[in-house]
Amino acid sequence: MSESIRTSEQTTCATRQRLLEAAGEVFAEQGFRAATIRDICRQAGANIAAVNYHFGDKMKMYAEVLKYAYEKARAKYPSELGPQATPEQRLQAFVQALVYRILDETRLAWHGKLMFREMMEPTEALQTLVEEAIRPEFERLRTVVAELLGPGADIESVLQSVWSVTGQCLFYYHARHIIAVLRPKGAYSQQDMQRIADHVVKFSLSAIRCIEKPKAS
Amino acid sequence: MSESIRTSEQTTCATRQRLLEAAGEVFAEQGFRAATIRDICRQAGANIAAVNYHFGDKMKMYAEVLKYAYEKARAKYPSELGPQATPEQRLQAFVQALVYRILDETRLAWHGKLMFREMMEPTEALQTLVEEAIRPEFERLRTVVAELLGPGADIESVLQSVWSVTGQCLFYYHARHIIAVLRPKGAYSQQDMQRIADHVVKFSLSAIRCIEKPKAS
Amino acid sequence: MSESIRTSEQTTCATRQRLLEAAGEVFAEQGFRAATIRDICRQAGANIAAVNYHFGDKMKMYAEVLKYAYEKARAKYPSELGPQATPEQRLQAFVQALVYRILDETRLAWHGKLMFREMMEPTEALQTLVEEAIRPEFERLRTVVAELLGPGADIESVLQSVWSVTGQCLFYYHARHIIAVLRPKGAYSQQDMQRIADHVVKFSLSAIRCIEKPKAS
Amino acid sequence: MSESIRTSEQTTCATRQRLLEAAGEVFAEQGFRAATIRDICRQAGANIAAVNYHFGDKMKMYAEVLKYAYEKARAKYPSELGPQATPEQRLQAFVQALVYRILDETRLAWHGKLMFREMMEPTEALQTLVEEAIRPEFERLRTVVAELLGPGADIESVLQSVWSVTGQCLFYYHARHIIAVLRPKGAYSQQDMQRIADHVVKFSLSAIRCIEKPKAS
DNA sequence: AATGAATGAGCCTTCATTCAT
DNA sequence: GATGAATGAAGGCTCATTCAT
Repeated sequence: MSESIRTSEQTTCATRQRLLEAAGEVFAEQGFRAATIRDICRQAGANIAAVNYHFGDKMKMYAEVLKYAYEKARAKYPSELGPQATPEQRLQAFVQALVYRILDETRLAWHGKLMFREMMEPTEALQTLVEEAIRPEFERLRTVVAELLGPGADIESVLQSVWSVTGQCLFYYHARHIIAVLRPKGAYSQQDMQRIADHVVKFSLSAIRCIEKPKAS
Repeated sequence: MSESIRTSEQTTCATRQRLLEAAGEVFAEQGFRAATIRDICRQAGANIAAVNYHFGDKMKMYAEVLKYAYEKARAKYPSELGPQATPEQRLQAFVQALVYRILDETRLAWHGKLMFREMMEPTEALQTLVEEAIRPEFERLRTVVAELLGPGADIESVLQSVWSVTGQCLFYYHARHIIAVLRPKGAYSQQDMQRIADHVVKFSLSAIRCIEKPKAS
Repeated sequence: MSESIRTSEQTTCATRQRLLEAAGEVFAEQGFRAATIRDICRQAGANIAAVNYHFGDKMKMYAEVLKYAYEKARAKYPSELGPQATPEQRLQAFVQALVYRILDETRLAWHGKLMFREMMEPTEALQTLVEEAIRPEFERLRTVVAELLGPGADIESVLQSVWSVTGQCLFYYHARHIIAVLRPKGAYSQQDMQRIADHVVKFSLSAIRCIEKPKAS
Repeated sequence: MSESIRTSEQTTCATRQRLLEAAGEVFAEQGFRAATIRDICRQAGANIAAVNYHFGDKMKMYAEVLKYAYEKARAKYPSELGPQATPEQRLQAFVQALVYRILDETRLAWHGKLMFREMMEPTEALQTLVEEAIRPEFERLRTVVAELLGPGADIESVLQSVWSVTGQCLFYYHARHIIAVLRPKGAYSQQDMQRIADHVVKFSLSAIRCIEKPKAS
């Protein structure tokens, strides 16, 4: 009888929300396939059938979670600056947001991880995720890099630099277990994250400026 | 009744060998959990019970496969330049080898894929893998970067640049699905790979030199 | 491709055989959908997973059961006479076999019922059942009726008489519950079945002869 | 909390009525078990809980639907000829009405289908259905056949001929799927139906007359 | 009179594992 | 050295039903 899930009066559909959060954590940790509906429901304090009721099936729930994750991540670490900001400032904002999203190991910060998981082992939901969440950010970064490289840069060069910037950031996520073995240390502090972001920005800006000069001269 | 399970030391046995190869491919493609014993056995032309007979259980087989993969991979890809080569040349060699290994899908045998997988979702086998296979390469790259940065660079700075170089390369593997959606194109040609490697080298060298200067001055 | 699933040609295997029998009874009684694998396995003294092992899935098992039912039914009540028999004798044999298959309420005689169920509420298996089991019998009856009607009968007339003969037989199955209410009586005895078969034969022969005459004259 | 469940006596209520109609169609098409409450409610434009609210549960709703169907069907199809008609004419009328009812798919509303279903897989409601709807027709046909066979015919013979006539008609419904596979053709035209009815009448009359003669002599 | 939310039982299926030969 | 047969645990999903409003 202590199982009673809803004791307080909540007008919004609390269960759905709890499912979304629980599923986010579990999916982020285990991946789509390994995660079980039972586990998610238990963690959300909901009945197994709740998933079917609220989302239809596991896959549709996953898609919703992914969308939700994107919105949450965007809200938590906004990466967009006004158009009057310099390209350097906008690059800094972008990298910083990306690094923070990746390295924040707070239990509530499953958002970034879920998205990177989807990137590594895509499901049918990838297409949507890319078009709605990733492509806009990608285009934004591309614009910034294009401005930094100057008008002489061709499309391919811009793209390669975009990958270089992004790759430096994602590495800290993808190689986290390797890094942990090669250079054991605790969790990333706020300072660590800032230092990493600063390095990536400096490294990238230096490279871009050096690359750009020979072309300009 | 108890012990007739083979260990990797023992005499090669046709079925066991076929299982090892088949398991390698399947594990690399699907991951430990998603891979099924039935699938592996079918592909190896063996009976379902063979896995249990030869390895004990699925997990033990995975461990053997990983060890086997490591031994195989160790034999390939020496890619080391003599110490008389310049740091720039050695960086070029390193990056090129890594990029080629990653992008050449016909050449990235299951050994490579499996090891990347283990990096993302490690089992107990990771520790060994890192120490025996990855650390040597890491130290080599660190030496190169340290030389490039000059004696003034502190350990952390060197490390960060090492990550930056590696991150740029690995990105093309980890983000392959995203890239495929963002910029659809066919397989990488020899030229593509060379261009990518050249870009990473140029980008990194430019960055390192620009970073180094302010420190030197 | 190397399915370990048995096909109907392979060696009998005790559990498989028990499953076939149990499934036959249960499917005949409850229909494909309502029948549960658990029930069938319990009745067969087998594990739930046995269905998957021996047949693949519920539907494939059903198809096998249907095929098995047909063979059994044919063996139990053979309806075929040698070609030297008169058409009248062959009609008698056909009707008698059909009536017996339908009305035999022995617990072991689920064969006929299962097939009639499939006729009423067809699954994907119907097509095969018709082509392999029903059409041959149909053609046989059609030949007999054609001979009885004489060479003057057109195709449609033959067909209609075929339906008339068959309809009279099947009625005792399809309307069994109605009959039981309209004229309550116990199970059909051997004598009852014989009387019914005789009536259908006499009724049909009379009709066919009377129909034929006006055409001949 | 207990009693506000409606019974069929009570005031008509829009939702309830729509549920009744929707349930009729779905039950007729899919059968009791395969039909889902969700499906019915969707088709009726009602909430899922409406079934429980209006009828108590699925089974009780089915009973109500059956009763409703019977009342509807009773109103239709009087098809009785005056007593001054000859037995042949009355047989013709009976067969024709039955065949038309069965084969005209646009006219065999769900009422008919549902009742045929109930005949095949009866619930407790069958008894009533037979007594109130079927027995009168049965008695009418029995009288006709008795008259045709003449006073010498014993009860059992009359009965068997009644079944023979009815069986020929119902066959076109029960075996419709088989027929569709054995002799693929489109829907039955007006002409087809008439031809079938005529055949059944001629076949049956011929049989009855031939059977009767030997007895009379 | 009616409904959105939630539930629990049960179904088919899959899988790694074990047993007897 | 190897295999066919069999098993139990678990997973995703569906459904009729009930609760609170």
